Amino acid sequence: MSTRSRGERAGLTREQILDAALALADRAGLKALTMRRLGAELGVEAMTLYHYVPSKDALLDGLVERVFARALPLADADGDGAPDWQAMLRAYADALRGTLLRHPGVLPLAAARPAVTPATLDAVERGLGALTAAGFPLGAAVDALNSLSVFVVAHTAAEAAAEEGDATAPGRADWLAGLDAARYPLLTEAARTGAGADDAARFHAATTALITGFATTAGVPAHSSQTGPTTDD
Amino acid sequence: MSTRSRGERAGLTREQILDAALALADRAGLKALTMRRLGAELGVEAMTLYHYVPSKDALLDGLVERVFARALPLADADGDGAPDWQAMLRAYADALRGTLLRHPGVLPLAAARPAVTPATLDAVERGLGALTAAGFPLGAAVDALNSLSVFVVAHTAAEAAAEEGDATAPGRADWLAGLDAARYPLLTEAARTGAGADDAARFHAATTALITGFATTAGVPAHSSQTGPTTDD
DNA sequence: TCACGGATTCTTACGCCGTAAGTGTGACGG
DNA sequence: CCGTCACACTTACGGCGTAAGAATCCGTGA
Repeated sequence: MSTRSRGERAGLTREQILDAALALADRAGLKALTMRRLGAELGVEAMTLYHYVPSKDALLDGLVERVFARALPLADADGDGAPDWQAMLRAYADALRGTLLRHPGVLPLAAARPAVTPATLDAVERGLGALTAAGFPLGAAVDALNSLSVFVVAHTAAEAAAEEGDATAPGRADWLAGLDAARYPLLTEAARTGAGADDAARFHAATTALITGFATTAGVPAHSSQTGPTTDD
Repeated sequence: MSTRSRGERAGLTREQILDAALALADRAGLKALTMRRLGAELGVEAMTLYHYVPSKDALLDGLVERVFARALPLADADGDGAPDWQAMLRAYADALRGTLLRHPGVLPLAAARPAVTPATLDAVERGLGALTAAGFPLGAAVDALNSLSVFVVAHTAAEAAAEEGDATAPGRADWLAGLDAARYPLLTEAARTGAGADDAARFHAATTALITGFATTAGVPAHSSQTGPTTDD
């Protein structure tokens, strides 16, 4: 909104633009994130943004990468060795969910756009190291990491999507509780008794099931008993 | 494209419109699904569609409901009693994945729009019945069904999204295999050795892990040994 | 000192979108 | 036979992403 004469610099950065886009999407929703409006927020015309971003799609990709980049460093802040692969996966899942919830605007994007950046590659490499050290075959480790990531994003997105609107909207608890109890006895009972269920607890239970399932199907003990690193590297 | 004079009926139906929209989205992608183009495919102006659909968002919701409606009836075609809750969940997961893969156009929508229709409610009620009969607490059964649905959609969406474009695009196998092997030893090895990995096998492994995890965390035996229905109902 | 060239920004414009509002036309019940 | 109503069309508005080009500022070498 600052008054600048033509040609005067606004001092923009790709980082600033992504920050503003993230804030706008979180505040007003994805549909409100338009190039014109984003430019207006930065005191600049829409076309100016194209000097920092090749297209709007690229900008959206940048948003997803940004959110993942904020989530990943936390995932392995617990230690250096491979103390407990399950705890590592759990920490990763919790960190990713927390970051996604803080940026509900990009949640629909994250579900459809895989983010590939050096930061995510580093994190995947570390995760593979921990899982293979615990006895996972490499292929199973890749599948486990991929499945967990996908699951966390999707579960969190569903959680956030259910949050908007009042509880009487179709599909929400109060609406389900008002269904025909003769036709849907279990559904209505669940909606009534579980109305106050904690989203975090649901998420925890679901990720625990998935992580536990990894251990069982890969034939790996629940805890890696060897505390030290393996002999090579 | 048929020549009709003004006011002459085209004989449209909401069903026809949804069918055409689904076909168009699958053929040309979601971005190509516009009201004008959809109308053109049906030999009608765009505004005419608004006599059958209140808005484009409602049309998209209809597409998701349609896809889920096609997937669900298959889920319980195996029997009447509750022979094996794990087999039931597996059949549901496989049926849903198959239907979603047949309609890649709506996959991004399914990830963001929960479909609530009588058909889905019936399916959920049946699923809850099977799980509680197998020993699941009601709350755990709800979480399990919800988690599985969300996971199947997300995993399939990721699978389909990775399919488009050549294998050398960022994030794809060939691209990963070309990374710095010194920095990403496990990642590059996985990309090279697992290049021919089967998507269906990955999906099967992941859903098996999740379903197995449900059994473990809910304290339910892997197979419900009682073949007959319970005494009530 | 000053011209110059690249970086940055603005202006204009095009074709597309979803859809509000109003107009015409055919089919059908009285 | 005629109203009436469902169906289809026309027109129009505001907004979108972005291509093309003009204007301005600033660092640099002559």
